[in-house]
Amino acid sequence: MSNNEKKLVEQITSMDEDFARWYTDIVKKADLIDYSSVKGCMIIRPYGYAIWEHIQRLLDTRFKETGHENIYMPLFIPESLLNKEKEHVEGFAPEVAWVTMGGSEHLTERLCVRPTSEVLFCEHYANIIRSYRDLPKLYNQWCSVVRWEKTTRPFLRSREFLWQEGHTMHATAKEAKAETLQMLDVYADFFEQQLSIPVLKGQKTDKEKFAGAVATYTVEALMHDGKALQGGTSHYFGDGFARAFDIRYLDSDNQLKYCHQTSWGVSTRIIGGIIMTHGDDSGLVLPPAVAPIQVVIIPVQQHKAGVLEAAEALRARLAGRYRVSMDTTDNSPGWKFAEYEMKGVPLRLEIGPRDIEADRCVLVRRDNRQKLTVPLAELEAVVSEQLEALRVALYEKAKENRRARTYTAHTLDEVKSIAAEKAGYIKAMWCGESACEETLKAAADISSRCIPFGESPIGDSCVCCGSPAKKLVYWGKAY
RNA sequence: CGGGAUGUGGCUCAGCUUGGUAGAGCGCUUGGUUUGGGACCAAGAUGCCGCAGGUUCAAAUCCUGUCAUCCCGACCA
Repeated sequence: MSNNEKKLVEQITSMDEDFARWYTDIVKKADLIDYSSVKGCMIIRPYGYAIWEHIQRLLDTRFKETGHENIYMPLFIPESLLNKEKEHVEGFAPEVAWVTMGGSEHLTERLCVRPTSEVLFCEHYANIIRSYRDLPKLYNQWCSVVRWEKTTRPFLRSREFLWQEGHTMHATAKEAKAETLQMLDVYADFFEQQLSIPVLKGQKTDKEKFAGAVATYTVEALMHDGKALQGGTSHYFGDGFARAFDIRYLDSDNQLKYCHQTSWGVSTRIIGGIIMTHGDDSGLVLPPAVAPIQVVIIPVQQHKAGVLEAAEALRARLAGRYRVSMDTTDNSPGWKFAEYEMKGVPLRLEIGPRDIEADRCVLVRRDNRQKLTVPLAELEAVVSEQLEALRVALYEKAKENRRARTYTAHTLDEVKSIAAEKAGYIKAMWCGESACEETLKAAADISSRCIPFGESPIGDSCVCCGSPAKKLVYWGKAY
């Protein structure tokens, strides 16, 4: 096989040629996942799981800082419990998995494998909340949930997925609403500052909101190919579940009152979001905050005297502050460069005889492949500065992609022609009626993604029916 | 759930039309030479041909079913 042929075999599909294939190539070739023998249930391999562990650690810290405690709820929900809140069960029933047997015995009541844990939390909260002194209850759970999806894709839509679900109970609606928005801000800040993914913060329409919620808020991200990804959601429930589950507390005025509730979650799907926001034709590009390896050191001509020692000295200097890895295998330097680029390692340090001679090393950034010659005396400072520069550059690049892919429409025809030709967000005014959402869906195959906070209207009549418009909506195709 | 494609050593695939002892390249192992963008030489190891039935003297190959993966729709986080 010639060199050219070999390259064709080993390279991943070009992202602009076939984004879907590029994505599946990456999740496999960067060793993030493997498939299992059950449809939609993937093996998250160590490198992929390490990314999730960093996401967990960073978010969990933020949850603790805002007063939340972790808890663990059971995997199973009895059918009668799931059925207690009507809208909720109607939303989830089509995709729940059921346990009907225990050993060889048929169960008298079948058990649902949790698709989400609202009802479990409600049952528990009803038992432990008595007085206003018991409130608020601020619980979070890290677990996996099961939704029996028909179409599956690694990270983006799997039948079992890992997530966190926060469930909180409050004395007043005002307090619960504030919690809902606080957690939305936590997500938005995490996405923007640590994952370098710009998000739109806003509200979902009734059609798109969570089953059983009064209001659903979202952080929405736009992927490289112009499709939207719901990154995280935060729901305000009012007292709907509290009424269904009889969760009441005796207030300081000696009146029995219903609690007000929230829930909020992000899942392993955001790993898919990281891949599709930052990745390129050489593979994954990871934001430093969640990269399992932040700096990889590649010794060049490592058999020559002093090279490994010099590389080890670099590693030792950085090891306390960064997640550093050194590759001393016999693979060629070129192979190693390509390998760590596939894995998205933010910074690569090369050191060989020429560098040692001159008291320097070479630093290469994953995002732009820029090579910098770094005097050894400045190592820590340059690494720190370049990691930060990369974090910011990833954010700016993603933001520019979103800017370039955000279109404005004032008529239904404009919506149709934009949707037919471009992939991205379409900003258009909306009257608030579901019928118009349905019309846009049928006419342009787009759905409402988000009613953004703090953006000015771009017109005063609904793009669809022409009635007075209440909301500016971002529309688009979504994962 | 509909439409299309695909399951053959770790990976990418050939072989199937026309049934007759399972192949290639890469990777892997061992030894040596190499090393600044996917190195080279030599010698080796690795397969119930997705799974279950059926047809046949004989099945990777033909038939039926089933499971899984990919792509495109409908549905959903």
